[in-house]
Amino acid sequence: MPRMSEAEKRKSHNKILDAAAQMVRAKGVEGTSVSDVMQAAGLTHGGFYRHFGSKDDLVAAAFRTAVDDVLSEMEKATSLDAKANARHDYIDSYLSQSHIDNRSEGCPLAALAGDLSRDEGKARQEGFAAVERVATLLKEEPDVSQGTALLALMLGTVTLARLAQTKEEAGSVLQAGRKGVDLLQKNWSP
Amino acid sequence: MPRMSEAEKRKSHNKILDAAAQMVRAKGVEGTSVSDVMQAAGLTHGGFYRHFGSKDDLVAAAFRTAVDDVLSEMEKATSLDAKANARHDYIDSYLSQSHIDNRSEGCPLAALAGDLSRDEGKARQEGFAAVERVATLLKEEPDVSQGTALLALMLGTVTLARLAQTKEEAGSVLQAGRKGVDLLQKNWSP
DNA sequence: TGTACATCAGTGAACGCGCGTTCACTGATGTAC
DNA sequence: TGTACATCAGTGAACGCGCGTTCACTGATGTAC
Repeated sequence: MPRMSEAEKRKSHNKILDAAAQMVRAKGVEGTSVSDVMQAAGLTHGGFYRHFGSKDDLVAAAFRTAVDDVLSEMEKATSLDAKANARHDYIDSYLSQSHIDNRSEGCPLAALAGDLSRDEGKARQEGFAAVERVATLLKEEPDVSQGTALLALMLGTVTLARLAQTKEEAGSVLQAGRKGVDLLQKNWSP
Repeated sequence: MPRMSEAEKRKSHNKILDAAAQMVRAKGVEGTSVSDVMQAAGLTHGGFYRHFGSKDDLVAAAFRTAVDDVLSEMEKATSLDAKANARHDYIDSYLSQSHIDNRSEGCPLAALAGDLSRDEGKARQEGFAAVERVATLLKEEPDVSQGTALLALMLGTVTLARLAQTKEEAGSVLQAGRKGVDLLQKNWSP
């Protein structure tokens, strides 16, 4: 059956990346095995090293893929108005019950920042690059620090809400975070 | 040489717990092996199951130990003034460079919330119990939601700062978080 | 355009390794008389 | 208080398992003439 064409290889590559981007957010870095990712991509584990040099490489690439996915909508906006709307929508969906439940499609930083901070290689670099990228999109003021604080509060809120045992508890964590976000937006002095 | 006395057993138990409480914060749940913990406690791995039923049990107990350690200072305060001072000190040390570097003695939620949120058992329960405990200590208003928002912002700030590649980057994340905390304290309306 | 050949994407068995857990064993501790 | 015995904390070898990675192999693809 092998060998596949270059176009087929690119398709496989993207399937692996997409599968990993989801799985790594759902199960964490150590909870995701190369075999599981390859199986989810419809391949067998042996072919993995035709695409990536190591699991670490995959994790870094998958993380970036996840960040791209999550930010693509917000980065489309060009006008000031469109940007403000995109920010608003992003924050709304970030602090939603469905974001708490749906890890595999959610913010990769909320899912993986803890894991990545223990990493020493590429994945951790990708992590901080994502922080700067999101903070820049989130800020209303010229200074990026408001965006950083907003992201920290939002990520912290989702992280705590995901520890809750019931929807009600998660909901009140989300509400507290939402109130904090509104405050940071209204009262930030540059 | 065996068997040890009951008093010796209790000593061993605490050594295991202390070693695990540190290691789990430094290396994460999956990065911490039963053997490593037992070795750090000055024992061999075989004796572990005389103390805990499983690694999961250890993680839950070690997390609680870590929470107790970190909150003991703050929970000593009884008067309103002492409580306000304790809160202030806690926030200061939470948003410090040394908290970023010193994972093994730092906030167990900042170190492990991501890991615990993927857990389904005792450890996750301990996690949310800790959230409520810290939020209650942190709040200035009667309503606990200010405490929750403060904790979310602080935990998020430390998490992001731990992704930074340089002290300078980490420092500006901490500064942004600090500014946000001040805002949440000044402007929270119950 | 057709032919001969090197390349390499994907397969599936195999590797060494570290993990959580179990077990037979030792001998001091705690207990029953 | 002294003696006989059951208990059990701690040891270290062993277990099965899943992991990341390697490898010989296959045969369609891409290339050189």
